[in-house]
Amino acid sequence: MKTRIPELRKQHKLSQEEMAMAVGVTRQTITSIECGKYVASLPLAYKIAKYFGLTIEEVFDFSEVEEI
Amino acid sequence: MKTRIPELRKQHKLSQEEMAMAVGVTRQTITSIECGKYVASLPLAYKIAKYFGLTIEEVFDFSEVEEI
DNA sequence: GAAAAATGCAAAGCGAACTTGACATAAAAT
DNA sequence: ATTTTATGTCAAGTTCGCTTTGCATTTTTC
Repeated sequence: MKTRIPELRKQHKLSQEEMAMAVGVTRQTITSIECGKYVASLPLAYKIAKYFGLTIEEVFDFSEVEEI
Repeated sequence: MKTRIPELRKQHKLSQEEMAMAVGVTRQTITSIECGKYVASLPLAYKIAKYFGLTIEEVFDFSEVEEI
């Protein structure tokens, strides 16, 4: 799943490690999410969005989630 | 995690099974999420919110997610 | 150009999300 | 009252989110 995380991190001049600590996961988790290796859990998605003062929908790209 | 799913289902007069099929999971998944047995994945949370024309934040209660 | 910081990637392990199938009870309909 | 529909729950299995550790490569800084 695509996300705006790399873009938002760069805007805020944050490394993956700083951000990972801020939201309570390891750096590898952030790397894996940024590289599309897997999709964040709902609570983590919330923490990341909140960290940037955005909504989940503003950070994560759901355009490829099967439409109902 | 608390959700407004039971309330929204009742407003729309939907059974767990109808809703489960609509969002592409089994009835047990909806039951388990409603009963707090586990937390929906991010894509499923999105599908459920979209199904009711709401945002994820409007359907799921993040008040107990550890604040940053 | 060398040192330091940041990122990518791999493997093994644990617990969580979801499935299938099946049973029990509760609520609604006729 | 009996049938049907809706909900809760249990167990076993698969896949996925996340961790830990560790190494390789890229980017930054001095």
